[in-house]
Formats: sequence, C-alpha cells, structure tokens
Amino acid sequence: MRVTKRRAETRSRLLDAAFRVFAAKGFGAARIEDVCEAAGYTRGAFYSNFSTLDELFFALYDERAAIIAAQVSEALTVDETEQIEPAIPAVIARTAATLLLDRDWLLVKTDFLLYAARHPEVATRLAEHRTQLRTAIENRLRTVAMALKPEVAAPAVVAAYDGVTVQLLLDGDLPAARAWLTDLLTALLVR
Amino acid sequence: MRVTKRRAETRSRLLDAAFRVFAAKGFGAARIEDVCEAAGYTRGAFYSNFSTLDELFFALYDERAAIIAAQVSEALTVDETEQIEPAIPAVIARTAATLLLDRDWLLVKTDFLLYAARHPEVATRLAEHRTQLRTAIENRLRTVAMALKPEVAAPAVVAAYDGVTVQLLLDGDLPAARAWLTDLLTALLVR
DNA sequence: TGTACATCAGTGAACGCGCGTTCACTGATGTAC
DNA sequence: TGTACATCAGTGAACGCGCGTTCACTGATGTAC
Repeated sequence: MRVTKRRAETRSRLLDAAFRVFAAKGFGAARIEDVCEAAGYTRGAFYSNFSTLDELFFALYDERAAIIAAQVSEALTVDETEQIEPAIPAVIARTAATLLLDRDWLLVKTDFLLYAARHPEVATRLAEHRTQLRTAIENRLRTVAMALKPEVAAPAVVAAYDGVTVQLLLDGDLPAARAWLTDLLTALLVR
Repeated sequence: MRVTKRRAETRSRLLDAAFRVFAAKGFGAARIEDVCEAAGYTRGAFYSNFSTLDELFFALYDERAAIIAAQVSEALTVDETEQIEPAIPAVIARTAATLLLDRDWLLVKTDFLLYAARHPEVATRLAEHRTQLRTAIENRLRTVAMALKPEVAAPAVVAAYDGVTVQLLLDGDLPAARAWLTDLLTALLVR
C-alpha cells in the first residue's frame, strides 16, 4: 500500500487548517467546509483522509500534544553547562517561561478537555498527555533541593499552570500570566 | 405590560432544562429542540422567550453565577459564634468545601469560559463573576492572620481552584479534588 | 362572585437553508518495461 | 531516460436530512363591569 507524498501533504495541511479553525470558532462551531476552505481544498479531500470531524480533532490533539510535550521536556532538561545544583528561582523562571505557550493552543486544549470530560473513553488520551507533562516537570524538579517532594510538587505546578491558563484565556495578557505563574510557583515551592 | 406567572414559569423551566442539556452535550452541540424537549415544550415556547440560543446561554450563566456567588459569599461569611481569630486550617477546609460544587456547573462554566475567550465583549461578564468570587474569598481571608496579603492570596486561591477544576473535570473524583485543593491552599497560605 | 371579552403564551405544521455525505469524474502520481 | 498504463487523490455537483425560524391558530390568563 503506497502512501504518497501528496496524501501526507494534504493530511498535514488539513490538520494545520483545522487547528486555526478550532482555535478561532471552537470545535462545536467548526464545520468540515471551514477546515477544507482554510486548507485550500474541497470537501472530498477531507473525506479522503478522515471520516468525521471528531477523528480529525483527535488526530490534531495527539499531534500537537506530542510536539508540545517534547518541547517542554526538552526545554526543562538540565543541560551540561548548567551548574550542578541550580537555584530554585531559576528553575521556576524557566518552567514558567516554557509552560505558557500560545493562546490558540490553550483554546484548542480546553475544547479537548471539555470533549474528554463528556466522553470518558477519550479522557484517557488526555490523561496520558498530562502524565507526560507532569513527568517532565517532576524530573526537572528532582535537580533542585526543595521542601516538597517532586512527586507532590509536580502536580502542584500543573494545577498552578491550569489555573493561570484560565486567567490567560480571559484577558489574553501573556506577560501578566507569566509573572503570576512565577509568583504562584514561588509561593508553592520556596519556603 | 403584564408579565404572567405562566410566562415566568416557562422561562424558568427552559433555563433549568438548558442547564442539563448544556452540561450533557456542551453548548456547541446543544440544539434548540433539545432544550425544548427537555423542558416539555415545543419550539415556539423557546422563541416566545428568547431569540437565540446564545441569549439563553447568557441568561443561564448570569442566573447560576449570581446564585453561586451568593452561596459562596454566604458560606464564607464569618458567623457570630465563631472564634474571633479562626485558625487558617479551618478557613482553608471551609473554602475548599464551598468552592467545589457539582460537575455539571463546572462543565457549563468552562463552556462559558471558552465562549468568552472567543468573544471579548462577553468576557467582561465573566470577569465580573470572578471579581465577586475573589472579593468574597478576600473578605474571608482578612479574618485570619497570614503571611500573604489577602489581595494577593485571594487570586491565588482562585487560581488553585481553577487548576483543581481541570483535574476534576477529567477524573470526576470530587473527594480527591477537595483533598488536593486543601493541600494546595495549605501550601500557598500556611508558612 | 360571575360573565364577557381582550390579549397573551405556547402549539405545531411548514419552509428553506446549511451542511454532512456520496460518487462519477479527471488530473496527478507512481510503476513497469 | 522515456513512454504507456494502472491506481490513487482530490474535485465538485447533487442529494437529503437536521434544524433554525416563521406564523396562523387556539386554549389560557388576566381585566372590566
């Protein structure tokens, strides 16, 4: 079974277009034709690659979640030139800077959260993504001396991230969100 | 202009039915007929009381948000029999118990958050609700001695609440969410 | 309190658009020789 | 490398259902006397 370059290209463009459409209108209001139009195809191209919009939504979420988990993991990895025992404030600053990405992703991610909350069989997929994220943070926190154990502190960091996300979705003020996340993490981790 | 009991009753039933439908299917997937059917009316009743599903969504959110803000405010009010300077752990326990309500409300609230995030003119409405909530918490925190100022601690409590909400939406484990919120608040407020 | 009347609230059939889905087709892509 | 051929990928017209919206109607509700 040959999988042509053309086909892979089309699929990829549909996914990218879907991301923009979902971010702008929300999954519930997004139409198949919206995605096709944004990608520069007609409807047939969609049905040649996916069978429902849900399927595309899942594929999109998996793809982006994997990319972002890798980015976070990469960004939080201790590099060789770093001092052996980095200061907590430095780790906090790096964590805060890494976690808060673009608003469009937060919108799509939250739509997916709601979808998962209403479809238990989908929730496991999202739970896996959260586990990846938490593990990356936990590994990072192991490199610093803290009052809290990393396996307690890591979910706290995730909760703080989710909390700040809500505020960011509302006001769109990214610098304020970063500052606020830093303050929260400091209050949680430094004592 | 007379506003009959019948009319008020119908409007109220439509709002209650809409809450159940939105919680179950999500705002994006909810149809006008779904709401009417759940309320025991035909479509005409809907159009007699609202002009769009968005309008009903707003009305529903305002109504529920006001009720819940009042409940939280009430629950957190210092009552006469309480000791003058209550212990922080007791206040935390009460806050955690009060904030986390039912899952259906969290689902609808999050749908509304996404709607607001995509419609800036709606975001102000939600921001007002959050201000009410934060103020109620702030007033409560003023009654205890803390390292943090109440105006800093209150938004931190809200952020922790939002963070735990995400986890609760995913796993539906309310007792675990309460315990986790308590731990987070303790880490934030006690030092 | 009772009756006649006016207005209102909700009914449900009808209309029609938006959009999901299908499919015969054609140009593109890869294969074989 | 070039050509002929087979298969595939995406086109776009067509179909039809779901659902938003309207509206003539009728029973319910409130008012006047």
